[in-house]
Amino acid sequence: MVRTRIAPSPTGDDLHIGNLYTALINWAYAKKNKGQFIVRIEDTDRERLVKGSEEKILSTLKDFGLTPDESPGVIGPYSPYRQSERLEIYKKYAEDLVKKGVAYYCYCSKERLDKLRQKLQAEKKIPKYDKYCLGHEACNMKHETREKYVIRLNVKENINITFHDEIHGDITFNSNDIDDQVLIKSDGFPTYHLAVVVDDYLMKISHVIRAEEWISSTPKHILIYEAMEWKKPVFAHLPILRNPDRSKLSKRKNPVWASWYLKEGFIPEAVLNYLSLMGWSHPEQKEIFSIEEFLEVFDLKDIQAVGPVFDVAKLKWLNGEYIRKYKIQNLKFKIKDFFGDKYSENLIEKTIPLIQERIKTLKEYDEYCGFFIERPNIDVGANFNSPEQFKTTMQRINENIEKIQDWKAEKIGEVMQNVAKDAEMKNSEFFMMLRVAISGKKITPPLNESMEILGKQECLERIKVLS
RNA sequence: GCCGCCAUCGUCUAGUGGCCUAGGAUAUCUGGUUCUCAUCCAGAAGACCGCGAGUUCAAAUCUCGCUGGCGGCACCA
Repeated sequence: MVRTRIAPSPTGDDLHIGNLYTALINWAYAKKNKGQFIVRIEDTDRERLVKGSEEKILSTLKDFGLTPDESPGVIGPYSPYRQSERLEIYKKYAEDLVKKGVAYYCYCSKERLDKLRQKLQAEKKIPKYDKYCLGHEACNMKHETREKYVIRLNVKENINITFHDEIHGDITFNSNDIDDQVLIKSDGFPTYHLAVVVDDYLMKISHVIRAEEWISSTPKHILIYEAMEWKKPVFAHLPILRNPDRSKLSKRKNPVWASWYLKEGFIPEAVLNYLSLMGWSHPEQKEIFSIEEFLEVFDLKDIQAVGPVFDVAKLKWLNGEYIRKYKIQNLKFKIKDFFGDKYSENLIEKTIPLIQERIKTLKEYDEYCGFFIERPNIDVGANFNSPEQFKTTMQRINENIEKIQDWKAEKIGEVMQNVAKDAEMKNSEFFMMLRVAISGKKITPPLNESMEILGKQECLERIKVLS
């Protein structure tokens, strides 16, 4: 049985786009293999905890359609799915480790640790704990009377730890480079390293698919698995999404919160489609495909280990492709949902044929169609060289619009063409004046159709004030 | 500094020893369609396959070294 998971920590405003990527792959791998996808909240860092973060992460995940089979708030066979509610479990396993001699109590103060680290760094040695409390009788004898202590992993010297990674192949570390990692902090909370192993084991996670930044802590986890005599999961470390300068994708250089993309009018399916193209490509080189198709052809082993740059320009193109593909009714509801009550369903439906191939994000609908519901303020002088010519043109237009009985785009176009001809103006010049008069903008949907939708009366009023 | 991962057009990638004088997509530029902007169509430019050795009749593809980029090195995850 395939069981995958993401384990976000609620220390940010929202789900990070990199986590969304990890979630997508985990979700896809589980679904592809008829398994389960689990969300576990790793809230063991009490200091960095952000209020509301967990709810936001869960709701964003839902917005993208990556619904977990088990998660906080959903009763599952391995609840609770929030680590802060599982403290007793970790403690018990940590103490087991101590009994087995794989871990030990440590009473060292922060000051001593800091000093030690500084000293080792000055000597250009690896900054790691010196096992002062291991076998130090003064420490061990008094354990029951001590209040503050941590439990550390006892890493043996100079052994090679090798594990297989589905994406990277075999990776080997030497234990000399691994610190005696803290397992239980002095506040009684476990560290990530202990909690992740215990929970993945208890929750029967079969595949640990996470970001590449975890590679160097994997040997620590391997050590715990081996000490516990637990079966290890399959590991796969996904490439890290990059900023254009190739550093790890960060909020200083890129929008990283997944919901930001939604707010900007990107469509969840398009974002997921784009994300699936990070480090992976469709066997037939397709760029656009449904999530169902992705599930069919996707395989973990085909993911490349190279860190790809997250390119918003290409995402935008893909999003535009999705928008163009929609049936009018579907797109109507997307736009309606996006803007709430701002635009009527009726107006949206009428304008979609005009803008469907022009907008690349839902948000851009506003730029094209705002003038339908709001009269423009026009600075004639700023837009045209000759305000006099503009004014006389408006007068001509006004007279001719009055005469139109059959208010249809085709008819409007016909009449306006004639006006342009009579005024001896170039079409481009004439229509630009009309365009600005009607919309206040130089870039708009097709004019005749827009005028039809706007209605004769409204058009007349907009022209009149300028003539 | 130490450890690890990675290395093909600006970007995402195809390529697993001969089909490669390296293919696609995007971005860019040019032209066509057009009342604007898009769409669409046609075309251009863009990668000495990071560098250097080696293996081989043959290497983008295998091996080694170098360089570079990235990640990790906390009582954070």
